[in-house]
Amino acid sequence: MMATTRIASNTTQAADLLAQLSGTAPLTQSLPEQIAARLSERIVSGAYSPGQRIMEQTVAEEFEVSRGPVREALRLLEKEGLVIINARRGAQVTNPTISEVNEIFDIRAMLNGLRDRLVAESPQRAQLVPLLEPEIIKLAQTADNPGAGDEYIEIVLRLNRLLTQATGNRRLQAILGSLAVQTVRYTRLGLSTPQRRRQSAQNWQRLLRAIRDGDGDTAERIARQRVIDSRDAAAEHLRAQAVNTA
Amino acid sequence: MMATTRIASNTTQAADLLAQLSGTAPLTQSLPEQIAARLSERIVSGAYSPGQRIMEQTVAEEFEVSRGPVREALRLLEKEGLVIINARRGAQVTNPTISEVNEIFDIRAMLNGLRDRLVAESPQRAQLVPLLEPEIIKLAQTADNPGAGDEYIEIVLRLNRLLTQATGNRRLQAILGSLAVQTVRYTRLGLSTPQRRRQSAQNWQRLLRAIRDGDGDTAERIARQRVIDSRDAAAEHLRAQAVNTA
DNA sequence: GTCAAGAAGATTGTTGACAATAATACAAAC
DNA sequence: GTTTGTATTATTGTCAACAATCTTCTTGAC
Repeated sequence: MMATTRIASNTTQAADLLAQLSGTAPLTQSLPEQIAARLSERIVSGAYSPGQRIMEQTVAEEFEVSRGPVREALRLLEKEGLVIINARRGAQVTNPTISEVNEIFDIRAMLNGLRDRLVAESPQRAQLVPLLEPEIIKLAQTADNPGAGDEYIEIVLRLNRLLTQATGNRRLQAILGSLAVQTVRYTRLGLSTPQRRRQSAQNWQRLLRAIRDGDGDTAERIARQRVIDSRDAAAEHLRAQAVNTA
Repeated sequence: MMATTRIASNTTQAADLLAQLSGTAPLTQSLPEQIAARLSERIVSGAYSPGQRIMEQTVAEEFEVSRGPVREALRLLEKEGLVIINARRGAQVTNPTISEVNEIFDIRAMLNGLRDRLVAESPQRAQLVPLLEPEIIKLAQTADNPGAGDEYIEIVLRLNRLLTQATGNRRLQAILGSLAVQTVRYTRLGLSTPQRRRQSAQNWQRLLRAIRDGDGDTAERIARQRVIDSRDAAAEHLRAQAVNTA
């Protein structure tokens, strides 16, 4: 199914979701980082299913490297919350319960609140508005299009990246990036219906106004609500799925 | 100065600040974790100064292990934010600017807010109050004692650990633990005067009331204020220090 | 048929050596 | 005296082999 994939030399083409979401795209990636990016892609896309074990030797052979860099890559993925590593039992893809997913969304809600407050209260917010506005308009246009789920998600990710970078708070960037990676598949679920997308687009429009007005309180409130809406929508879909498969 | 320190076999005695703050004390620590704990201690205590390089070979020789576990230990410390690792340039102790410290405090403020709201709104909060109350009373008694700074800090750390564990939110535990490690030295600065300790103790008393009443909004507000107070006090001390040394 | 004990196999943890790269010291030119 | 280029050294990155541990399969007893 998967082509044998030599990583070593030039790998600029590998779509690096992890770095993309984190907002930090270094010019040259180390070997462990490249391996982590490839594995991350497979986990987020579902090619590796939740609970599945990832064996060092297997990965090492596939990428034609030794186990050392693979080990480090797995630790990076653990940091991102994509795998858990048990002593002497190796790594396996995380399989969070609904309640754990909710917990992650709770943290995202708070930190998105902080982020959007910081942006709204920043002196440079005026420069950011022209960047956000066209995207948010596009968002509203895309919301009603039934098949445009992926495009909608793309725009949302771009908006989040813009806002996160605008704070200049590196640590916040890192944490939010990590949490985004862990929840992206659920966010996708939550935005699958036009109705939910319209609700989401409206939230973004209100956020834009709050930022333009420099209203930090409102920006924080909307940001929190936005994530909580997303959380509830995802939870509903997960419940529906569970009923279907049962 | 430092005695040669074999880690290998039995090392339960090593005071493990990192695990202590994280609230997670595993029964058996892996070799990299033990090394990380020892190094963490030195960084937090100031034995390793900010900006100082930590070389793998040196550490490996001191602990009589190979470089592999040391490498992993350094990655763990990077995750905790205690060192930064540059490609092919190794690890050095982080040397955050005042503004970066402030950023970390901002994140802590938000997540402490979430934590204390969750506790206040939890059905099991009644069981927690009897655990918190005696500590908070002790806090008020210790506040005025001019020389009891360390004891005061100890109680605050214990209280934070109790609250963090009470949420049951593992991810929140991990993030807050990591942030606590990074800010503990500044928290210590901020609580060095009896006046500030009285202010702090009063905040804790109000938080206890909010938790007992199940008032999540108030609990969140107080928690945020508490961290922000701490942040401002630390910043003031850092400014004063900078003036003195200049 | 079920469970327990033990052996065989698979997998992670650790080590020491080698390769690649960055930091440093020194020398020569301006 | 300063700067630039070069050679040396120091340090990290990677590898393959070995040790320790866990999993699984088989065998035997009840």
